[in-house]
Amino acid sequence: MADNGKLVKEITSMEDDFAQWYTDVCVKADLIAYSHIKGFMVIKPYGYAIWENIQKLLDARFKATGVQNVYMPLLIPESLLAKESELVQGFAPEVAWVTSGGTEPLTERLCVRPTSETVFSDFYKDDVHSYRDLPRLYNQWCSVVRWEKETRPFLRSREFLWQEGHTIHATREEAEARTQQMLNVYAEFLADEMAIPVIRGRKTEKEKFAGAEATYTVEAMMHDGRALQSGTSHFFGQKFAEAYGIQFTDRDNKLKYVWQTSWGMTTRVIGAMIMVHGDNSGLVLPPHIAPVQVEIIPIQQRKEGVLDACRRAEKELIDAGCRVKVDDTDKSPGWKFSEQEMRGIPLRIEMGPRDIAANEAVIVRRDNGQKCTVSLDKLGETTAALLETVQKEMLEKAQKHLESHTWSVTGYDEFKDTIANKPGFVRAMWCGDQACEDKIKEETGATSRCIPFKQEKISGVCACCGKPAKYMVYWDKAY
RNA sequence: CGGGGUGUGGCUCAGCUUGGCUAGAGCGCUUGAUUUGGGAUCAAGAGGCCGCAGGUUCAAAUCCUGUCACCCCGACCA
Repeated sequence: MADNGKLVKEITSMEDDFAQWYTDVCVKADLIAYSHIKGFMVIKPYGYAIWENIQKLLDARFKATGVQNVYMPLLIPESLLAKESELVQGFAPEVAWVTSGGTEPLTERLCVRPTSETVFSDFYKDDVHSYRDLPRLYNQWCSVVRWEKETRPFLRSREFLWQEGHTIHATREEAEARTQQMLNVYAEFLADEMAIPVIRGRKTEKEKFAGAEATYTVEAMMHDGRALQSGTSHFFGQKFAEAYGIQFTDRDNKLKYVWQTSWGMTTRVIGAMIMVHGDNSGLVLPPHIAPVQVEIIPIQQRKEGVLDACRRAEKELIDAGCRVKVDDTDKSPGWKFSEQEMRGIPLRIEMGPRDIAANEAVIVRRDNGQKCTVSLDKLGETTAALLETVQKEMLEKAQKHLESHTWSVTGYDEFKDTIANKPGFVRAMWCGDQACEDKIKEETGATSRCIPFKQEKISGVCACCGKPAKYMVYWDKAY
């Protein structure tokens, strides 16, 4: 119990080695297993159940805005990919290729999709003829492959699961509005369901997506102060429409190019969730996402009536709308406590002969360790209410962490000192010149995370070069 | 692609410097008993061509050469 209140020896302390802590949690919480191919991981049932909850909640939010799901091909002919040069150049170093089918070499090699702008565009060009066909609001849930050099579970894998929305519109205004709308869907989803607060803003030219006219992002702050891009939304203007010939006849009987967007969120948010909420005992899951929200642990379970009481409690919790599990394995209670904590299950209910005799149960919160005793007569309603309290307070705690680790600086020395010594976001004015971004990255390791929508004038001049400033920008080292 | 590290039962590792009995430990696993309010105890078991391929040798986990893979830190990226 000494080591920083850490209960599980197998998990490295955050303070000792944050990267190792992260990997330990991924494995010990039973989310993933490493496969035999670098960067390709096995997502185990518990990890996949988390992804399924993310999918379910996010998909419902998409559909509420009129989005429909489709499925596009996995492989893209090289000639099709090559039609939009910026995208090709952006992705060329990390594309995987299929060069033979069975024993025969292919006449044209096929790329395993790193993203699907090209196939959607190719499809849309024949699918859309009139303004009456617009907008098209399509999304797909799939996996993509990017041959990354360095890989880490969830944060950067060579294959990852995601959704990619691709929409086309008759007007610039409508497409721009959709880009913003989906960014807001992400921000609200992250806050309401995953208890992760984010900064919304626009990426600089240097950091924006290859081929996009504008890229918007939601940036989250991990426990160690580093930034993680947690969702992204792109406005393409008419670039792809022109490259792929996506035209329609408008009301005025003129042939026009469509306006296009794309937006995505990936399994990386699971990594964000681990690094925002986790602690030295393991994972801490927000109740809305947790596959199991409440675990009932019987004490002296072989004593008459103990398991029966647990089953009755289980049924009551199910009726109250909770996702609940009774751990009736032969392990000792101490083992079960640790296991429940490692796996981040939001609430634990302990029920032993003593409690049952008193018509009570002990409830322990995973997020802050608080214990309370509750009457079995009110178990369902109390637990359901407590889950919502936990959900809310986890967001508040993360929000406080973000705010208390955000620093505003004006001069370059102060900038460098803050990045080096104070983990977190650095807010500083910027002249808009990429030379300053390059210099900052070179000398501090920090990148521009975004130009936030909520602007604030910290000073009149660029924190790097001293020339007149255009924007306030968030900077940080990123994952 | 640069720097660092590691490959030995499912996991963590010891053994390698100085080659030599049947390759070890802890954890986990199986069976049984006793246990159960913070990772229980005892007993009996199962499980290994020492990453792979060559070479040296009477003899290789150990020495040599090559090769493959993975992990961590950078540059690239969601």
